[in-house]
Amino acid sequence: MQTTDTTIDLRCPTSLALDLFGDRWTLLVVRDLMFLGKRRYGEFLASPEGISTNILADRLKKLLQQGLIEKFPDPDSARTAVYLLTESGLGLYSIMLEIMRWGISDHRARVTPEVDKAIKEGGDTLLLTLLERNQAERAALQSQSLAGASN
Amino acid sequence: MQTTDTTIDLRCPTSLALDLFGDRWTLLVVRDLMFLGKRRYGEFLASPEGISTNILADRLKKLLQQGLIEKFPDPDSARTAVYLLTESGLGLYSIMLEIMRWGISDHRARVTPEVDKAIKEGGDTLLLTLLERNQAERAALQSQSLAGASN
DNA sequence: CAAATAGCTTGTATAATGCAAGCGATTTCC
DNA sequence: GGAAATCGCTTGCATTATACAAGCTATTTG
Repeated sequence: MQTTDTTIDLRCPTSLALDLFGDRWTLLVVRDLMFLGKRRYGEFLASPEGISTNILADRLKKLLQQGLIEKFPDPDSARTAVYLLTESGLGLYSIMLEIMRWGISDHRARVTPEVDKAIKEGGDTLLLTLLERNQAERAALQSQSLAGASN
Repeated sequence: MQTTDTTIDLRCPTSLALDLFGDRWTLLVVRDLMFLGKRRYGEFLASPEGISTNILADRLKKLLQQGLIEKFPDPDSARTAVYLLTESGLGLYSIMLEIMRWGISDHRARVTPEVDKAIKEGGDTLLLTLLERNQAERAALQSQSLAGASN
C-alpha cells in the first residue's frame, strides 16, 4: 500500500528554491520588479550591478516559463514590453524581505524608505500594497492591449 | 561636509546577500548544518544533491572566511573536523525558514518535522533551540580540544 | 527617409562547476 | 605492526555558465 499522492516533490525545499534562484542574477531582477518599480528590459539593464544583455534575456525567459512574471505589450511603445510579477512571483516577497533584513543588519546596506519601513514594522502591509499595485497595473495593461488589438 | 560614517556599503542588501549565497551550493551546506545536524565533510558530501568534493571544500573555505562557520578538531577522529555555524551563521535562519516555507507552499517539498512545526507555528522557538544546541556543541568541542592539547 | 534607439541574439573569451583520479594522514584489520 | 581501506581534501581536465562586444530587426525620432 502506497500513499495516494504521488505528486509530492521529495526534494528539500531549499534545493527546489535554488533551482529557481540559485544564481547571481535572478533575485536582482525580482528585486527590481518587486521593490524598485522597474518594468522594462532597459530598466533592469540599468541597475547598478550591471547584468549582461544575454543573461538578462535568459533570466526573463526563465521567470516567464516558471510563471513568476508576465510580459505585456507596452502601451507607450511598440518596441518595448512591460514585465510584471505574477501573484506567484510576489510569493517571493517574504524571502526577499528576509534577505534585505539580513543585508541591513549585518552589513548596513541600503534599501528604499518603503522597504526599510516594512522591515522594521513587520507585518505584510507592504505586501498588500504591492499586490494591489500589481493588480492595478495588470488590469490597465490588459485593457490597453485589448483596446490596441481592436484598432 | 560628509557623513561621519564612511563604512556603509551602499549596495543593495540583495546584491550583498548574493555575494554570499548567490550560487547553487552554499545554502545547501547551511541547510545541512542548520536543520539536518550535519557536521562533517563526509556528511555534507552524502547529501542527496551530490555536491562535488572540490566545490564543497571551496564553500566551506568561503563560509569560514566570512565567519559564518567554525572548524574544530573532531574529538572522535584525528582525520576529520567538525564544522559548526557561528552565531552570525545562524543569522541566516529567517532567510532559510522563508525559503523552506516557499518551497513547501508552492511545491509541496518536504522538511523535517521540527522545521515543519517551526514554519507553521511561526515565532523563533526553533531558532532559540538551535542557538542553545550550537552553544552546547561549541563548548563541548572547545573543552575537548583544550584537553587534547594538554595531552 | 536617415539616423538613432530598444530589445534582444550571436559569437567568443573567461570563469565557475562537474567528474575522476590522486595524495597524505589516519585508522582498521589481520 | 604492516597492508589495506578510509577520510578529507587537492589537482587536472571536460563541460557549462557568465561577461563582453558586436550585430540584427523593428520601431521611433528628427
